Amino acid sequence: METNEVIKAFAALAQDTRLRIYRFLIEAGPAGQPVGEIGAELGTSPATLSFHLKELSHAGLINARQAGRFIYYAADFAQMNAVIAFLTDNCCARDGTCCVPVTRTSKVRARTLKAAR
Amino acid sequence: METNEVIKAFAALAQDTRLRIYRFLIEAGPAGQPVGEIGAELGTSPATLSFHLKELSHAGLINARQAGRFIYYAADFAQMNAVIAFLTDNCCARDGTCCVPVTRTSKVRARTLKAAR
DNA sequence: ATAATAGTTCAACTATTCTCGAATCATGGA
DNA sequence: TCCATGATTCGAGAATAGTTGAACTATTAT
Repeated sequence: METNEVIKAFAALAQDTRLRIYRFLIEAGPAGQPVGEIGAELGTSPATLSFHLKELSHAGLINARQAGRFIYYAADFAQMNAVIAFLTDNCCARDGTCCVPVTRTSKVRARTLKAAR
Repeated sequence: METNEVIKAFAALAQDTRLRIYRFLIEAGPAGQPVGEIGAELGTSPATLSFHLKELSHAGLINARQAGRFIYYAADFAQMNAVIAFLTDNCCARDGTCCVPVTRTSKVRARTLKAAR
């Protein structure tokens, strides 16, 4: 992943309204939510909402899908994980110390096991 | 973790110079690096460097430790993982789909195994 | 004490970001 | 076709962020 892409992603998430949109869509899952629903949840004006959706979209963090009059936005989970990987890559490369804590690890494991069932 | 704290963290990472500082410190491990070394690595002016270190520090992503004339900055790995957890928490809560991909999972596993040896 | 080295703070300027009302585009129903 | 609804674009204003030179503080060496 390119540095520029990562910066765009972080910039997109470094804003209250957008972070709330993103978390809402993370919760919503791959099916996503239409713009109207997101606006109802956050209480922002349509113009502002559209602006932020474009930002998130441009950062690759969410994707749009048209369905009739509605446009559904959904989180791009692959992109989220790519951003996380960019941070943790080369972690402690010099002294070989591991910096992923137990809590995170066990969480991922629990999810993996659950998904495998 | 508070939303405001997360926003500060993302804002801190959404900037080329700071992202480079942070990745350099992630690589450097818990021992950290003195300001001069960071400056030599990045080629930024002292004032600019100081400004960005303060930002990262204020976001809780790095910590300072004085040693004689030198000030060593080191990444705060707990904070990094808290930020990541904030993103992935409640992931797909509505439909139960797992969104952590195989690549990330296996990476964490490999590290855990390595650390356990 | 004096000088040198390591970092920080300050002030000023430029550039970017956020927000909102009004206008516009696009889709579906009467 | 005409209208209502869902969403985006545009323009302008206020606020915030990034960079730099110069001055400043703190620690060590001579």
